[in-house]
Amino acid sequence: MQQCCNNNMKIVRNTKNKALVLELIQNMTTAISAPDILERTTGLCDKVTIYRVLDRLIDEGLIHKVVNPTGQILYASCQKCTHTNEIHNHQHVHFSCQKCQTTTCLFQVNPSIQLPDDYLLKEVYLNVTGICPTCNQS
Amino acid sequence: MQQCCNNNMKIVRNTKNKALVLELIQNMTTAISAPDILERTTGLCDKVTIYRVLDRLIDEGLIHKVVNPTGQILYASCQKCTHTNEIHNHQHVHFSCQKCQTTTCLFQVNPSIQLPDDYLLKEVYLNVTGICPTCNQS
DNA sequence: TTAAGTGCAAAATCTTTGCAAATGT
DNA sequence: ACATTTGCAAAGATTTTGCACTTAA
Repeated sequence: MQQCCNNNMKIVRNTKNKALVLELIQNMTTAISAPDILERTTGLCDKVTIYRVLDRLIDEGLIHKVVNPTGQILYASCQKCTHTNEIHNHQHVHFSCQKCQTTTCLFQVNPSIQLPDDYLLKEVYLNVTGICPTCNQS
Repeated sequence: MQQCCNNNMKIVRNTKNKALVLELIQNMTTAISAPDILERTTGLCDKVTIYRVLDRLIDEGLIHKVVNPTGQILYASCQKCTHTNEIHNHQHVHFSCQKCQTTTCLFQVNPSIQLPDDYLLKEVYLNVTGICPTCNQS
């Protein structure tokens, strides 16, 4: 279980629950919500622990948050996120399929945004809805 | 109180509460959350009514939902949204200021997104964070 | 007149907090 | 050893539902 960053001063510990949640997220092809993680780990791990583990995994740069167009908070693995000198880049496009209701990270799309001069741009969150390739062909 | 669309078969009624909430939203320069609307109308209108009024106002095309990068759901007026033959366009950029914590609609920015061929694109939700002009100059 | 809107109570859903016990290094 | 993590109970925050009463057209 390697990590790319630890923004706190805390010692990083690798526990059973952390491994459980991380493995689940890494094996997903789509982003997953906390309640869904809860459901898939029933009996193995407490609800509260899942929320705390998610926070730690984010802090350690192993996963990232995705907000879908309905405001739901999902979590996705950082396997393909670019890491450049301590800066973790999650600025890729998230695609939400209107048919199968899944949200996935699209790493190949990289839009450029031009704001008016008086705005200072920090981060871009781009979520696109539509029909995913799987649902599109059927 | 004019409307641009009514997707239900229901008769549209103009009530005190609807006018109250709509006026509040239209007088805002930034998007506002349901709990904030609640707070600003204390004693005038029940909590439940606000949620129901918001749904109706969306359905009638007078306001639209904005999801900010933290997943909070906000509401903004549709005054400047483009209406083209029954299609209501909310596809503008939303800007969230990291300093004053407000979210505003930026109608002048219009990015073009190119997805891989096998994706069918429906809607683009673009939220940018940074520092707004007001906070930037002080 | 009567469909639509409202208020209240209650429930549902999701997330956070506090604290004592357990665990990782 | 001791800081970190965990589970439980409880609370907090936001949103939804059911139902009887009220109101707009």
